[in-house]
This record gives sequence, structure tokens and C-alpha cells, in this order.
Amino acid sequence: MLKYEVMNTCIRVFADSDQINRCREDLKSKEEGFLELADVLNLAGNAVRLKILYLLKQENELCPCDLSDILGMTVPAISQHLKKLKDAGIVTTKKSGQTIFYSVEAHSQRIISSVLDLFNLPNTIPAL
Amino acid sequence: MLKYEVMNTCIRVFADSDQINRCREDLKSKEEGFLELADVLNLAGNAVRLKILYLLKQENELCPCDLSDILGMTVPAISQHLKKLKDAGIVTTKKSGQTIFYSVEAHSQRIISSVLDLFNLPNTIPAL
DNA sequence: TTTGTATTTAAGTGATTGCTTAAATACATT
DNA sequence: AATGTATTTAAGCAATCACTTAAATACAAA
Repeated sequence: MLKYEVMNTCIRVFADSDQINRCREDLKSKEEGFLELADVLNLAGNAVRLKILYLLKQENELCPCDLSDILGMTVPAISQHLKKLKDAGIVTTKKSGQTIFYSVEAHSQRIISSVLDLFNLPNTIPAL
Repeated sequence: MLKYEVMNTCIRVFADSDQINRCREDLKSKEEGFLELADVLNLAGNAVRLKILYLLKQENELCPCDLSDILGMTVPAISQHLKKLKDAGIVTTKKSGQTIFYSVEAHSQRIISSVLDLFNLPNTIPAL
């Protein structure tokens, strides 16, 4: 039967095709939002970057050198993480002398605060 | 000077060493929390897994085959994502006949709901 | 103008990711 | 017992990640 070849999946006798279609429609309408949110979560889903975002929010602004000292990592390693965050528009920079201060971009403050608030949820995941 | 060799970083004349030390202490006390949260965010920071979590929450439970159909991906690809979520204790399974239903693990409902609620924040990131 | 400081960029590397296809496993149904 | 269905596991692979070291850039200060 052509149908199954096209679907390229198993033949579920008891599948609820209404449910499947409803879910597909729903996802389609939210596709862009999922990609954007996944991007932010992916950036925050690295312990170093999560700490950087926490520190920038907490201290208002920090330079790569400060972060390097605080996190005990080389400056280039920090710089590359900051670049990712800046390319995504999550952090912004301000030059002062030869020091470059990084801070959380105004439009991203809310989502970053919300992400960091997850820290305070008890019982995050029992398996870890 | 030995100091700089040990620190292995740049020499910041204007560095605020009180700030640096305060931040270091603060991070140390929260280290484990950052690792756990980063793990969850990293798992959710993939569009496919984010959709899976959304669907499982929305539909209560779904089998790999359903998800394969809904997301238009092969069953093994879905299965491997589900394995990651299950290994992290975020989802759980229930057997019914030869179908295995996945759902969000009770203890993870809150954090997953909170993560999915980020979807509703307006102006997520302007750059994307 | 030379030196020093702060940062970024580049190149290289080993580890991890997310898929693919094929095979294995588990178990219903006939 | 044999076949079919649902799922997982394994192996392979290109792409990405997160670091390293070295070099380049930018600019302040002597």
C-alpha cells in the first residue's frame, strides 16, 4: 500500500488520526515560536553561559576579563561564549576606555530573568 | 610576577577584586543548581524535544509512533530523543499492549510547564 | 612611537549531537 | 509456531561544540 510507504512509519491500528492532525496543525501555527524559544534555551543550556547570564544580570555589567577571573576560564573561551550571546541579541556591549562591558540586552531582560527564575523551582529533576 | 602566571589571565588595573571574589563565592554555593538547570535547559533547547515536551504536556500521553507522525520524523529519531528525556527523568513510560505511552514525569511537571510558559513571553529576542 | 592592556579572531582538536539505515527485541495476533 | 506491529539499539556519519594556543586587532599610556 502506497500510503505506508509515503508515511514511512509504522502502521498504528489504534492511532487517533484526529489527534494526530490536530497536533500537526497546532505545531504548524507555532513553528517559529518553537524555533526561537529553543534557540534561547539552547544558549542558556550550557553551564558556562548560564552562569554568565546570571552574573550579568546580578552585577549589571562585566567585562570578559572579569568573567574569565570569576569563572576560572581563559579569556578567549569566555569571549567565544559572549559572541554567541551577542549574535543572538541576548547581550549588548558598551565600550569604556579599552574595556568592553557586557550586559543583558534590554529586550531580553524579561526572558532571561524568567529563565534564571527556574533556578528557584524546588525539585527540579529528581534523577539528577 | 607569579600572581599573573597563576591567574593565567589579563592584568586588569581597574578590576574590582571584591566584586570578583563575591561572585566567585556566590557561584560556588550554587554550582550544583547551575549544572542541573543547564541540563534541563539543554534538553529543552532543541526544537524537536521542545515540541515533544509541549505535545506530551498538551495531550497527556503519546507513543513514539504518534510523535513520529506528528513531527514528520522517523521512529528511531524520535525514540532517541525520548531516551534522552527519560534518562534525565523528565518523562516516564506506561506500557499498554505493545504500545508504550510517554508522559511528563510527575516531579518534572512544574519545571516543564514553566519552561513552556516562556513561549508566551512577548518579544522573546529581537534579533531572531 | 613604542609598549602594554583588553579583546577578538583564527586554526586545530577531541567530544558530542542528531540524524540515517539496518538489525535486534518484545510481544500481539493469527 | 509463524507472522506482524511497536519500539529500541547499534553503527556510521556529517555537523556542531567547547575548548586550546597563537596571532591579530584596537587603543591607552608612557
